[in-house]
Amino acid sequence: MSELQSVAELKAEYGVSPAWVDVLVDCPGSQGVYTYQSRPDLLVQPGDILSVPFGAQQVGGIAVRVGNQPPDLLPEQIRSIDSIVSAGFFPASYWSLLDQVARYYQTSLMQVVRVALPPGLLARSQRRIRLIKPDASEASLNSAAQQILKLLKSSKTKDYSWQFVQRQVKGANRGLQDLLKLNWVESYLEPPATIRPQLRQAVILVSTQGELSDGSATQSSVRQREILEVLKRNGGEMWLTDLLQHCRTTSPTVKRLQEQGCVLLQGREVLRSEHAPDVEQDAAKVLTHHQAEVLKKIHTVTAFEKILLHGVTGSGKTEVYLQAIAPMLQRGQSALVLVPEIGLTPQLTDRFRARFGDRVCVYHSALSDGERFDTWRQMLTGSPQVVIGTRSAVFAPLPNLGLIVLDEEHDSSFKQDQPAPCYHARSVAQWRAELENCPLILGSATPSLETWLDSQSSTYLSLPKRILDRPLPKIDIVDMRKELHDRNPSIFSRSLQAQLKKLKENNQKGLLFIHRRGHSTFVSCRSCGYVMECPNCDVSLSYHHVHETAQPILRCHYCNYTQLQPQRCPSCSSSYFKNFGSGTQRVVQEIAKLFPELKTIRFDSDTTRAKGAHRALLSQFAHGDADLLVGTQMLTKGIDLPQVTLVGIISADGLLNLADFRASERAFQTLVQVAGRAGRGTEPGRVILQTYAPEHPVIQAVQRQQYEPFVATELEQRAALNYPPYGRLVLLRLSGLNEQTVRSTAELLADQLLHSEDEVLGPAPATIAKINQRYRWQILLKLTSDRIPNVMELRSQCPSTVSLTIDVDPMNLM
DNA sequence: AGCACGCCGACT
DNA sequence: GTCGGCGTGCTC
Repeated sequence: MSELQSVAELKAEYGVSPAWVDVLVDCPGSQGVYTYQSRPDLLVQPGDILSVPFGAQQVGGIAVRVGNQPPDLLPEQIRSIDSIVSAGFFPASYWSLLDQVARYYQTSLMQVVRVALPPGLLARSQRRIRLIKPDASEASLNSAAQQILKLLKSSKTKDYSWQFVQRQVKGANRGLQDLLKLNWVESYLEPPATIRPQLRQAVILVSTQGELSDGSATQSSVRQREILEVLKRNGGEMWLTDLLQHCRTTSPTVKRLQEQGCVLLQGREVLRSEHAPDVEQDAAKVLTHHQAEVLKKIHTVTAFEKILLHGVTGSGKTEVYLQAIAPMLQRGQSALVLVPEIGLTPQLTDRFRARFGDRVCVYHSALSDGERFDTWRQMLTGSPQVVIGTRSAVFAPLPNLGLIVLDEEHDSSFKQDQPAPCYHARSVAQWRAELENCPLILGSATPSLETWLDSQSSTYLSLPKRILDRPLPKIDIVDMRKELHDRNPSIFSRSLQAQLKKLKENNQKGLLFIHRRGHSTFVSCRSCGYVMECPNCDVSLSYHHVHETAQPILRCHYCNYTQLQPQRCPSCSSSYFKNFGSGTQRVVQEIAKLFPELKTIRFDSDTTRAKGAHRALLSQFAHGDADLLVGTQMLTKGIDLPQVTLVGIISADGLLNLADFRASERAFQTLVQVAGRAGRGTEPGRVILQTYAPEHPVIQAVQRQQYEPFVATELEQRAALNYPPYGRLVLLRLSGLNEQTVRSTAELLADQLLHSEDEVLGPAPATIAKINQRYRWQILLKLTSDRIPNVMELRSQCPSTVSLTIDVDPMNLM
């Protein structure tokens, strides 16, 4: 932002440090910029993160402007800055990036700032209540007060956040008033706890001869001499914890040594980073002819340029990234590598670590706050490094960025659709690359239509062959109607069964892919047809088998409502009340029945939820403990196992028939990606694709593994209907507790929009009309020009009980 | 988000 | 007539 001035400039202008600071305050309502008074002892610079008083609380904010013009406010209205939380980042180009994201996706700058910064950096104070009369009797109190008291007494710390109490106790406010009057509890504001670097005590050997402060030598004990000896053997410097463990002693002993002047205890900042398994160092691999060509071209690019790297599955894109980045680090520049989901790609991060060691850091939302904070600070240091991360890592504050890689560019998880800003990391990466003037590589075996159409204006690089000239797997289409007709009622076709039988004999491994969405795991009554539905959402509950022996549970995938599965149908009391369809669990059970000799691992969101479970399951599979991996979408990403020769797609049909204009594109991408897991080693791969619609154009295209003809026909259809990547879309999502209000608001907004030249589809209830008690309506805008209408203005017409989310370029139309 | 101010229903 | 519900608006 051009209006930002450096302190040096301001000082030159005014001769003193600036007196007033405009602060972008983190308040949920308006995007507020408020003027504060600087303090003489603080040197506030634009971009600094501040802590300021706001109403009754302390909130985080960002200094956007500093100056000496007195604001148009009464002096007594102006409050003073509390402190600088973090100073000295946000280079001008970074601000421009955040600003651009906010404008394009029609959200407030603050919301963009919140996704860009690690959580906690913009902390706010929290209202908490604490019990101060522990023996207080609950009698003679109203029910709310009784409940609060009981709640506080039950906790160890006798202390809860007010927000939590309000959720637990109805009418909590009333109860609190009484308790406060009695002086039995106190209410206090906890100031935001800024995340601090972690300190670890180091013990440094100073002298083996103890000396008291008066200069006289001391008689060191045997124990003390032992400790000093250990310290000496370890190079005179150890972590306190290690030393204590080694010598089986306690910290007072070491403290005494410090008093005697033998050692020095020193707190040192350590980085809390994910404990990466030690990986063996590896060197650059020999490239194929195609890889070498591609890399040669990439090396010539030094300024902004968008490069599409279109490489078939198993063509060695990762090796190209690695060798493109290596010289960058040599030159002192950093690189940013964006991947769809980090947990799914342990193999990719391992390969980067093997090549670049500790210059690689991983940044994603599953890190703890402390880890994220540390990684973030590590980036700001500017030392050349490689950051691998998910979509929010596109905001990684790396100075001197030399390259951005977006791998599996077609993947829809690069688009955020839940809280605003609904940004697409691919778009943001492009803006960032332009601002930093560095190349951007988009890699995929199945590029999105957006990127494909756009590739005419960018550099197109192709890896048409697998490495070592390995063939792409042969894909067999099996018509499941014919199987049924031939009296095979199994979910496995005869040819898949034949392949599974051979697996063990040949000492090979297989993957079974299940598309699980919506109806595949619901529970219904075979007698009356009653379906178990979520009481909060408009979806059926999914069936989960926790243990073989335990009673199954039913869970809502949207609001996480959970209940035990009833033994009998709640509607007609029939006992024929069973789960339906073929989830991963069902397939695993079937395999156990038909092929007891095959060991299977279930690989889905249930079994991979725990931290590191993904990596553990994969390595268990890779190291021979299992023959078959049964899973969902996750199988399509980042699995590169040479022993896998067989891929079975249980049913492709669920993918083909989704009510979304992108259904065909997604189905093609998913199927080609799953198929691509087969035959990556020396043995050729084989894919069995089961379907009830073998003549479907997507199935045909997948079988031939021809990307371009498929894309050409798909693009024609999109053009005919003016859908993306030709016409652009903006989706307005409305939701609220009252169905009528949501509906009438949607109608009101749609009416307003009819005056614009853009096509208005809807308003209509969303595909899932209710989630978590909130009714959902939506309006889809098909833009006739590149100009995005300013939908932000509509917000003012939206009652506060209805929330409105603006999704520019939506990917998920549900 | 939190807190103050302000307008309607069930009590002394 | 008042106490107290929570709906609406503001926070430099």
